Amino acid sequence: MDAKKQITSQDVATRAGVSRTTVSMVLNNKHESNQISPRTVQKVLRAAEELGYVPNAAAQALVNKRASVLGLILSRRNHQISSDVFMTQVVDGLMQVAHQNQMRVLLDVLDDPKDHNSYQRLIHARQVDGILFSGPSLEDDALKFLAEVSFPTVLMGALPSSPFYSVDVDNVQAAKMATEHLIQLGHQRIGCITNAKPNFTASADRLRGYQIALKMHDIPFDDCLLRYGDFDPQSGYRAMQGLLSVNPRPTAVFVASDVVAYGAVSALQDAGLSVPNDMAIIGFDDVPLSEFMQPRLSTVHLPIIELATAAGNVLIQLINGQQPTPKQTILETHLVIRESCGGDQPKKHP
Amino acid sequence: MDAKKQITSQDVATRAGVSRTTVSMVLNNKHESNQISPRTVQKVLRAAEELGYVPNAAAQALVNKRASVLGLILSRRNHQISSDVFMTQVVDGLMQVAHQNQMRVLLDVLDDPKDHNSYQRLIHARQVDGILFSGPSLEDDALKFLAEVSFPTVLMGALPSSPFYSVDVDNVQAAKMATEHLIQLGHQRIGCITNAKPNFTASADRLRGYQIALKMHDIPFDDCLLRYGDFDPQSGYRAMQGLLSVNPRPTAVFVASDVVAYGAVSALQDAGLSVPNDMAIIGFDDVPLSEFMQPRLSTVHLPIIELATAAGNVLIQLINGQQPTPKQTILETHLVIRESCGGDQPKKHP
DNA sequence: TTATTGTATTAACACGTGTTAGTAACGCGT
DNA sequence: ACGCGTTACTAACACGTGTTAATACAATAA
Repeated sequence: MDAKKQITSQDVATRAGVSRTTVSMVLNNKHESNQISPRTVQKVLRAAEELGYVPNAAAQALVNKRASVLGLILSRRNHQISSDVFMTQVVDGLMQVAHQNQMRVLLDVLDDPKDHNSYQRLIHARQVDGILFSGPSLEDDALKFLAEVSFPTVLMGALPSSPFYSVDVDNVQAAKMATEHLIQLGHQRIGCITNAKPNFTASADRLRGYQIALKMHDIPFDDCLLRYGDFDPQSGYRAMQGLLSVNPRPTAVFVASDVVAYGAVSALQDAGLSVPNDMAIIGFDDVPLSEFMQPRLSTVHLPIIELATAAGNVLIQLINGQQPTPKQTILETHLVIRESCGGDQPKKHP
Repeated sequence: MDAKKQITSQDVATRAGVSRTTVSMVLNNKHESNQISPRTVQKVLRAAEELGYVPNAAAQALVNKRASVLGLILSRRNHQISSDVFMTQVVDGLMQVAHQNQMRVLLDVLDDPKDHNSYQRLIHARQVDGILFSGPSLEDDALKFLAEVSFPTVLMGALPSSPFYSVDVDNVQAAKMATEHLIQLGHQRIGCITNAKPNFTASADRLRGYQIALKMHDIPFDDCLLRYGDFDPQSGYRAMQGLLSVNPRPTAVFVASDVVAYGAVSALQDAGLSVPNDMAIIGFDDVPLSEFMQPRLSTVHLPIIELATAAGNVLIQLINGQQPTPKQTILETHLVIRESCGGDQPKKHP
């Protein structure tokens, strides 16, 4: 079970005919300040190579006070982690940064946002050098603890007036942009289905962007045309059913989440209505599969991978004791116009 | 940056007025064989609680020769990790097992299947106690190395005649089941789009299941009706375009991957054809979002979460030195009948 | 009083690595 | 012969934990 015997730096030393100290010097590139002959350096490197020596991670972590591991913490809601459409991209982006910096990524999932115990242990046990939080919600208690210990931490998705470094998009501006696209297509009666309950910051911001767009074009905000989604397609399905019952019904709906929009579109088609002919739909997030929805979903592109790499880089800087200048990093979004809003039809597929 | 000073077991000892040895005994529940009074036990536990003591992971790993970390290795193909539809469920399942066993999960992504260096380091550095491989392809070289060191390893998705523990479904049987469903609906000219190139085991197996079903119902296998997908919707789009050009065209297609099926359906709708009226489509995998495709995709349900928990449990056993009885674990699949094949229409949404 | 048992102690080693201080051998120039 | 720089050594400590052996002190039993 236990593989072979562990190969230690001592083994390398004896094979190369030098001391363990010399091996350590060579392998950590400290042989510039100290004096070690090129011949010895080669001897050591060859011996290490031949033995397939890899330094023991635990021993290194212990003495260096650094685990070389980034913690990626995903806060799930209601055991829905399986349908998390962002995880893959977040992992992709963070992994790139980690690899560049010779770090590993340790993944944890928060079943209960109130349960700090899990990552509190992670930190106190020195198992990770820094933490990247990703997820829609963070409890205040968790923040308090992290702020106290001033542990390198970066948030994906900003929290209003929090002391943390964060990386996010401008949700207000992006939602305004999406809504304006509908207005420019001639729609005057425009509904809104949010991505989540209003207590989520991103949800509130997107709703505000929608309202601002209406006001700027002198369209009164109608409370009847607002429904709250809850992350999953089911909630979008129900929300759209609700919107279909108001009279007169909207001619277009801004759905602040692609996944919720999937459900909304389902409801429309079950009701015998066509998208975009009977109703225009614009989404938000640009989930990878949205391009292959029927109809292809027009949406706001969220640069998740770039957010993750940006967050990762900030985290690395924090771990290295630097203090990146801006505490908040805001990345750009842009519209992706496909079919679900009608108007100028885009090109077909490859 | 470095948070507060690290709290050691010595701190707990002095606070409780006992020795470090006693603290270690109490905290590791070794105080049953040895004799420690209940009063002292309480003193130690309280002191640890008050100080918020958490043992240093590196130190424990070093002395216990056990990192308490599971390695989850995803082999990506062509930088497509972002559209990996299984990752979330695998993470979900494995995380459950990890939590139950007080273990962490370290994630790594293999850019290049030929690059063993990454997880070879992981193993030799003793950074993980076992490895769970998930992904469509594994190179032979990687296998050889792992077999040599006999490191606790479990594969999700079997490899023919490999010496490893693995967890998988019966792809042949499942594909046969899907194809038979089309046959039972009266189709006689049934195409097939595979999930991947034929050198992938799962791809070959699913194709074989399709062929067996045909033969069992005396339908000749027609080479023209076979196309190879390549994991993504784009490949399904092109494959379906190809199938539409054969004459007479098939009335139904078995697409051995939901994601590829998304593209195939797109191609049909772009060609002005309706699913299932003009062509029936059955998929494979039952990706979470397939339920909200238009039309809702009938497919073969793959119990990914269960596969992951099963694999995790086998891995835990291996790490603990046990040798689970069957080397291969096969889980059941079942058909999920929705709309894309026509026939008896299923119920609508909640 | 003397032996026994229960309780907790100190001292020590091990795990594998990084790092520092003190030292010894060597070749070279004076 | 002496000093000096180069090169590499040994010895030692530190990191924080688990574990074992030897020991000390009390209370109890013979």
